[in-house]
Amino acid sequence: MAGRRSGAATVAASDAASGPAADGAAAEAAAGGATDKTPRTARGRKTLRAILDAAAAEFGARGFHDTGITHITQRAGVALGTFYTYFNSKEEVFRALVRDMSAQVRDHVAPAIAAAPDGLAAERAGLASFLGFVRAHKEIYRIIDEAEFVDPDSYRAHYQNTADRIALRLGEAERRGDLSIADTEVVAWAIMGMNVFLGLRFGVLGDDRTPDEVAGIANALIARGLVRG
Amino acid sequence: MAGRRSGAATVAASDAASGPAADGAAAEAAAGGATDKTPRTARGRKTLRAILDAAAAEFGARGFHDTGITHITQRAGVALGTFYTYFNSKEEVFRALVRDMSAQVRDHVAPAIAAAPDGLAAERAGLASFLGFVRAHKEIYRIIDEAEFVDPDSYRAHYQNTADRIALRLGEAERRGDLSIADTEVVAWAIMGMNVFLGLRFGVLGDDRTPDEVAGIANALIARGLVRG
Amino acid sequence: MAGRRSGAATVAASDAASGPAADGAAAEAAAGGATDKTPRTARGRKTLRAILDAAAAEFGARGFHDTGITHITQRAGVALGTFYTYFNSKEEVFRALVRDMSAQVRDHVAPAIAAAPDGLAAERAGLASFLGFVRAHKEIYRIIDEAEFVDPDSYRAHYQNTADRIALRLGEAERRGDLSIADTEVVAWAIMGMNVFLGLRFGVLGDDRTPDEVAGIANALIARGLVRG
Amino acid sequence: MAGRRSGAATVAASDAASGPAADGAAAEAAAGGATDKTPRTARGRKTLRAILDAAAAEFGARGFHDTGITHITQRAGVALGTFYTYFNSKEEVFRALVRDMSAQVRDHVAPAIAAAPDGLAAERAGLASFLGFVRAHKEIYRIIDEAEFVDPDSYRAHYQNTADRIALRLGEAERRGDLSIADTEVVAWAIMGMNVFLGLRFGVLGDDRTPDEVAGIANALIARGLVRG
DNA sequence: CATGAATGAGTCTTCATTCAT
DNA sequence: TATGAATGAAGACTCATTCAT
Repeated sequence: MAGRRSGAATVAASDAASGPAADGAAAEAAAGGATDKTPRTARGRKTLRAILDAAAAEFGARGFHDTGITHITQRAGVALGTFYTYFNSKEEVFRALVRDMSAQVRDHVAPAIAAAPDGLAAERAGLASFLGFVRAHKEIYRIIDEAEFVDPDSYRAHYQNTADRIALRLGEAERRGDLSIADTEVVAWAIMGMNVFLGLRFGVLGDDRTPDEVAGIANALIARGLVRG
Repeated sequence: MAGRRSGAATVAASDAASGPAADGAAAEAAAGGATDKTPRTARGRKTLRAILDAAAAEFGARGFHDTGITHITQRAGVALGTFYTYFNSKEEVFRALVRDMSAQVRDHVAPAIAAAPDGLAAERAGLASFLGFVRAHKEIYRIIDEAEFVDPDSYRAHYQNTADRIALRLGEAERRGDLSIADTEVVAWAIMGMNVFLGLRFGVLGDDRTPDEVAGIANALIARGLVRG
Repeated sequence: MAGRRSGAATVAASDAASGPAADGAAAEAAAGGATDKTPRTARGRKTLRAILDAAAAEFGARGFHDTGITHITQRAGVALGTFYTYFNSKEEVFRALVRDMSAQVRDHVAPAIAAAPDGLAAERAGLASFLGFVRAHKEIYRIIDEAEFVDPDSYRAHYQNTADRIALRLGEAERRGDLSIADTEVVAWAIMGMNVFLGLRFGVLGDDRTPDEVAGIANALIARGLVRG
Repeated sequence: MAGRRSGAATVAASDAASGPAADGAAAEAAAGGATDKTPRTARGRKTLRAILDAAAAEFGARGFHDTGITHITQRAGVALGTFYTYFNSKEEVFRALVRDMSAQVRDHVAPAIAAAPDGLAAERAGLASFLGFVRAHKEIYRIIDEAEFVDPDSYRAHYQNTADRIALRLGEAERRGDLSIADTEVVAWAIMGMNVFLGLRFGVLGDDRTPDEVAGIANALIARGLVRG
């Protein structure tokens, strides 16, 4: 699932603590290099999860640079050194987190999109679902945004992947005859930007509109535009 | 014009070195408190400008956290201590810079918008102008984005102001009968998000479309939407 | 015993390494807040003691402002950063030291005073003991004196406490009928001043009189005064 | 009068601004080396005085190390660089000040002592006068005390001179048959210590006794001692 | 004489990372 | 695995002093 970097305990591996498909992933990880930091015991998996949750909370609240390893370990209730049992560096947890959040967003939004009757409804459902998610996980916004400065690769990958998925959907909708799109990539980035900033404004900064309201208005915009008549 | 913080050498003051309208602002600033760091001599104004330019270049290239004061002063060709003759901290130059860039973007785009025949054309011209500006000043993008983590107030102010200006234009266009807008604020943020991400994708990350192409496609989107017919 | 400031490794804790009565205090300190810098291992306690001893020597020799953290850590044989494992700042060691020295002086002098047959003999024994102590620990003088500028609270507390103890003794002696005192507080400060300056002159600056000689002369002064007859 | 160090503007020279005997001193100073910083114009003398007064106030209030040259020049209302027109270093003003204050104390107390009928009365009058002076010039206390760490020579000279003067008076009183003194130097330091600490307690820290009360009690102590009968 | 911009050595402090127990 | 003491490179900031105008 989530990509891995050599020797680092991965979020996928941590999912192993709660998910059924985890055994496979864990085994896979275990088959990795000598520097593998995947936990082998139940106790280890629990600790790893605690560290990851703490890291998400701290990075979300104070940002990458103002978060110290001690902040994370103290919140997780483990000793400082324990951190390095699971991660090789501060950047590494951050990377793991960005991938995890990126996947979480996608997985949360996907079902809503899949259930939509047509291309337009899909975008609307996707945005509404996204807004709801952002409100519930404000720290995600921050972490992904900060990736631009901490781990540019993850940052670009996240937005490139998101845009690609939108473009894919638009392409299908066009082929089905639902929509007419001049340039799928340009339009995909435009829609994504719209969604992201609406998430910022109506998910993170304020909540003076319901997700459905916002999604409805935005959807009308991309459906028929602003020109009267 | 640009807001000031007590005791800090301001960009407004530095503008005085090149702009005619600045004299007023500079005088105003000079009338400030005793701990004022506004330069009182021509030599001082020149040095301040050198430091600001160097800071913009360095922050743009390496980011806030990876830029040291020495990077800035070395590039500016002054001694380390000279930095503190004009700014009280690293954060302070950054803040000054964000405000400066925010104003630069606005001032660069404004004429193009003003010259447009109608509301829709205004948005198109604005986006095209913005894309051109971003390509020429890629560091601005990074600096404003990083403000989210270094100086959240400036960051929010920048985007709020930008959205407000768009909303204002949309409102006028609607009153004139050009456009029909369901919710000016939501639409303004949507359009801004579109623009920002198109700037990121086709201004900073790649240049596989001309500003006019991108602006045309985006403009068609907000004009008529994607629905065929 | 020695007062504590939140989160700082205390001298009381370090006393735990050498004194039997200290265990209680150490346990108490250990029960403190989470940011507590009290060492939890034997190795830690040893290091803390090394730093304190080094700090006393360096501050005594070069003074607070001319002593760098590196001077202390180098003398203590630990790395620079180790200092901050036990103290939050240079001021903090200094404070700890002043309290420690204040207590040391008191504890050194107390037995001599307790063993004296009457009030007058007590002051004499106390002064003689003090002079001996000062000669053996000249740095204490300097550290306590410099506290006036580095940590005024400790400085005043030290002299106020000392004067209070003298006043207490004088009060008892008067009640017993040994002495007749016009104003206990004034007299206590007068005697303390006498002792301190005799310590400066015949303990720190020169040793051209024995402690007993000096104490004898001073005691005669406060016993019968200078008026002949 | 006040001693001079090569090339430094002296307090004696500054006195020249207001005293009649000054011309002589100024001429003397002018006859000094090439690095002489004695002001030659009336304007210069005024500036020098402003700097000295500001320095006394600042050193007294914040202490030597926490006082910057800018604090002094700002309070004096002159530019930073002007300081170095009159002094070669921060230490130098401080030294000049210590000598000045030392002389001021002496000169203030001397008349009261001279007017006393006998040795004992002289000490009493001297202490009362000293206490009054300390109350009016609390900063003096601090400056002289801090000299121990900034300029040990001045510090020792001040107290040695003071003790010497006391010893001289005691010697005379003894020769006249007023008093009987076992060891003039020891007693002189004892009395000085008393006076200094009474000045600290009842001049600087609190004023819950009048100078005369304190002087009376202290005088009774050194006159007849504490032994009843 | 006065001014204030420029200088840069010096210091404290932080914190990611290592490692012995 | 877990712990927490130890490490030291790195970096922001201060401030006495110099000097050209």
